[in-house]
Amino acid sequence: MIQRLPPPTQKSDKEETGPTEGESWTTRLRVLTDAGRHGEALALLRRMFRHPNPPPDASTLPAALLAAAALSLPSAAAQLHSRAISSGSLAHPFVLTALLSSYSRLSLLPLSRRLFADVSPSAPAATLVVAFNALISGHARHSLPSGALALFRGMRRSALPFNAVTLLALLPSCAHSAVPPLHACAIRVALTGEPSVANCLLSAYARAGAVDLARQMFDEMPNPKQLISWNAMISGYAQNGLAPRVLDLYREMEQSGEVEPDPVTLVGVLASCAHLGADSVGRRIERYIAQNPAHGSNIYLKNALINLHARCGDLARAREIFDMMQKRSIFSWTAMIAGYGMHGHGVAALQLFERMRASGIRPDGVVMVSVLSACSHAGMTEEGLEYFSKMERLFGVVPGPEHYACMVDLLGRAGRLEQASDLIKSMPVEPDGAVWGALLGACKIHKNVELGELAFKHVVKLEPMNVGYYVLLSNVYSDAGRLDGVARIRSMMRRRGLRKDAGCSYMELEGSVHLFVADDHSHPQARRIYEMVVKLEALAKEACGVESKKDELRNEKGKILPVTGFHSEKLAVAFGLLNTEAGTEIVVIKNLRVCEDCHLFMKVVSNIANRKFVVRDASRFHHFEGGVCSCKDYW
DNA sequence: GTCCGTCTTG
Repeated sequence: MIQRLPPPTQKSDKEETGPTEGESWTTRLRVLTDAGRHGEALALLRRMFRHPNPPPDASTLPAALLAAAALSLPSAAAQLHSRAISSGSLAHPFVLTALLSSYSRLSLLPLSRRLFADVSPSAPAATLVVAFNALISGHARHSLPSGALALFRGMRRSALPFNAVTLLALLPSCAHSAVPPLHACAIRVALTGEPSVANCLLSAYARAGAVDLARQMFDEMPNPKQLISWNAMISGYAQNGLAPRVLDLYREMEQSGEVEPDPVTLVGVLASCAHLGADSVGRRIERYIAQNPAHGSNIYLKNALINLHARCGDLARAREIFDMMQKRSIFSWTAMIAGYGMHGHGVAALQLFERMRASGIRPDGVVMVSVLSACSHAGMTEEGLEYFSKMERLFGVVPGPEHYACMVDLLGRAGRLEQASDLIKSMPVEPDGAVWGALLGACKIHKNVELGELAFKHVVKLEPMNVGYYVLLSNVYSDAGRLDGVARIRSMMRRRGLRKDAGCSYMELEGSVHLFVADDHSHPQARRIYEMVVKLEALAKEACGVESKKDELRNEKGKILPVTGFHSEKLAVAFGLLNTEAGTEIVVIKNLRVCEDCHLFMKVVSNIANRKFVVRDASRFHHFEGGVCSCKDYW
């Protein structure tokens, strides 16, 4: 039934009118709570209690309790509780479960438990099931997943039939290992056909990292699939860092023509575009959003777009979106600050951070990571140290391992290796792989074998399968001419079945992506590209007399190893020069960090060819122009 | 009329 309601107002108690002719108090109350007008609902309730004619009965209490919980008013809930006792309606299933649920929403879980304990085991099964569901959800809400599961087991011991509501309450917060058994339960009682349950299972598998099982559930869903199912699968891939699969699935969704993407879809896809540096897909989505007025003001989308442009090299566009926002969340500020940091604009990052604080937003741990890493990339060591010391004192953010990793990086880059390792020793929390990894990285820059070995010893214990650290130490050794060390790392990697990640770079040209892998000839223009690299290298050598490094590196059998191969970024830059007009900026995205040799190459070539190269590597952006890089060789 | 949720950004 559709009720005609006056628009929401901030009416005072006295102004709140009673029900109109032919409308009961209870109906009016429910209309108000359904519309989310909980304040008015409670005002009405107060009038009901003052003029109890007809007296409020059991049918009034559930809606009233809902309103009390929504307004975070424990006292109101307690009053309603005593009303229920005095009127003898506590045993009424709807009153009981509404009360259970209200207490748990009000963070008064012990009261819910006590109520639950008083429920008679001989109550009708339907009542018991709903009471169990309410208490299970209360535990799940308070991140007590094992308590929720224990209740579920109790439910089954009592031979009570669980239902979709039970599973929907359990799945979102349950432990990874609990997902398959709950799935089995769902199958046994034929609940997997229920779309909400299937979507929930899909998300639970994805959260547990079992994306292939999630995908299997997705594929088994009947067509046309719900938008929510597409979104769950897309976000599942995105949360697991599987950006290419996100883009594949998004394309499939578009081609199916079943559903239109909504902001939830687009946010997941944009995050993956940002991750990959897939500028053209991202920009296409941006145009799509611009055409949909309903999406235009969505703050999630705006934040995702800021992140996209910052990570694809267009800081100006990111800033434009940021400046035009009417409302900004901490996500907006963080994306923008991190953007400046990645591009080496430390001063701009800090200015923005101060503006954020002035606007009344309290810094959190994530924005502090962006601030510290911005200082690190810009070589603003003293500023970084100052913000780190202010973190806890002024902002109430307790430094975690991720902040220590930033500081070790900051000090390490600046050559203050001893101070960096002292900082690690002083850590009140256990250092993680990133902390030791940052020290190892600093040892690579400053060629410190001894400390590098120490850092490596710790980091392999914590992340034995992370290839990057083996490569780093191997490079430390080879820079120091310690070929025994290089050989040792290589055999260690071989024993553990680890292979060096292939370096790959890509650039977009007229909307299509061109991928380059080191020493790979599969690109249609490979011949021309390799010739171009050789030509450019010769020119570069001529221009600054630089020789490619380390010709003398040999393997265990004494055979000379070709060290300076055709790295992917050189191929990408050569391709860019061959296929774009003079003056066009060439943007390259790379998976690993740029090596010194390629960095030098690109500096020199930017001068020779009079071109601007923008290269995003695994740690930051490099803007090459006129023979210099924006990182000031500090990366 | 009570229990529940699946999808969102740094």
